[in-house]
Amino acid sequence: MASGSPQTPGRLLAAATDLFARRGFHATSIRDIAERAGANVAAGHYHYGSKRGLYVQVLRAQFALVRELTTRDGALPSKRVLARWPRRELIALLTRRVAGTVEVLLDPPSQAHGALMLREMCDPTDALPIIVDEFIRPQMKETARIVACLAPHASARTVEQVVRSIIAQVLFYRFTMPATLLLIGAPRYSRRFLNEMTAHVIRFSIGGLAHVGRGRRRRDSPRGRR
Amino acid sequence: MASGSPQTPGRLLAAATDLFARRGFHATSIRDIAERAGANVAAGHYHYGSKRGLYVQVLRAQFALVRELTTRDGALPSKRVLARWPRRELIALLTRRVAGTVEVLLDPPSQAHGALMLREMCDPTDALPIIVDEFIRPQMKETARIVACLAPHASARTVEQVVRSIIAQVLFYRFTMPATLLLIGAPRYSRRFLNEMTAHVIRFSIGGLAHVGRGRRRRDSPRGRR
DNA sequence: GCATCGATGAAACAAGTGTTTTAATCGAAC
DNA sequence: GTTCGATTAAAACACTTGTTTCATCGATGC
Repeated sequence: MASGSPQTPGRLLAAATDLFARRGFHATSIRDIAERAGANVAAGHYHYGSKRGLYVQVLRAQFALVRELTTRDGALPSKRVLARWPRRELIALLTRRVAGTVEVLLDPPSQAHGALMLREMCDPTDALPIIVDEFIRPQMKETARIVACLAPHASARTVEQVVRSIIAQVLFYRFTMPATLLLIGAPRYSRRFLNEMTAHVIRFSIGGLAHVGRGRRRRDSPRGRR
Repeated sequence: MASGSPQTPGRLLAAATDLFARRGFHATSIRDIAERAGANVAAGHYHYGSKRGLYVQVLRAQFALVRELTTRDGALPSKRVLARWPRRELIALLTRRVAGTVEVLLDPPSQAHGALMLREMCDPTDALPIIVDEFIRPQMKETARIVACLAPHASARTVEQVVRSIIAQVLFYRFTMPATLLLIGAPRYSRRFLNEMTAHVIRFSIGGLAHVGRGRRRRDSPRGRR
């Protein structure tokens, strides 16, 4: 290895992750990345081929990291096993999943992942199909497994919609973060805000799930005026 | 007026709206805009001062248009009046609002608005505070008025959270559109998909609302195993 | 000790960027 | 018909972009 510091590729990746997440692909120049990594512009091309190649690696690394984080407490039991769990345990499991997602998406240390995800929705790249297949789809399938056990009479389509409704509520706070922070007048989400938010999402979703999973009728069931 | 066509500024704005929405601010050059508008690069600077100025005007025009669309069936009644409405009517009102938002955000003709909103969340500009104050905040306050009447015993904070949960579900389909379309294996949201989605969001939210608005207890109320 | 090869630094390259300048052109008012 | 102000077109400007080139450095193998 030449002069410089020991791991140029790693420092480049870290710098690129941060800058791509914060400013986006187009607004980030490889000179910015190189400067922040304490490396030369040519180093980027040497190790990653091109700016786009570097971006793809950043995306891959970031999603792999998150996947690892969210599956740290072991694999999800099979549907057969899960179906025997008491309702309380299923809700606790769902709560842990939601809390984990909140942590990954909204806790400052891992801000990059949410930002990159948002950017990929804004300007999809070749990496999106891979991310969907390897990360989003299994994640949703697992959540669906829990939801299906919580509402055994619901159709597969209904379960899918419920899963989307649950995930939507968490993603909302990440995707609308700039606007929501302005609305609540805070510089960032406080730990307390996130905790209360998580609790609300679970409560709201359990209620919604009970309502849509009840039957197939279209009209909302009258339940007595409040 | 010189040669060219009659309304250069309008054509520039239309071209810019389309391109900014589709490619984003950085990825769109004023030469692209000029070419698409059949105008010269200098015309943009003459009428809008700068690229950023043009972008701000695009944003303003787009949000004004949507604001006009969503308030077309008159102003929302006051909370006092709304409080006397039967539950069924309140739900119908909420449904119309959600359906209107779905139409604005996800119907092809008005795709630009959702895209620009998403981009503003990715890379907030000086226009965001204005958009939040003049568009998002009133929109949420109005929805909160309906929700508050549907759950009269809920605290203001709970109402806010419910409003966010409802809006979140609609925004989800817009913000995650590239990924969700890949997941469901469709090139675009079909009319039927959107209708079923809207119905689900309402049902799910009514259930969630009933659950969170019931009391202040933290635990979810046991309702008998299903 | 010398050649080799992976890795790096500095500079140059061609292309594209937003912006400005300058001149030409138009319609309408006098 | 001329003049004037508003609008457009073409070119140039200064700058940044991603990428490439080439010389150099450092360790490793013989």
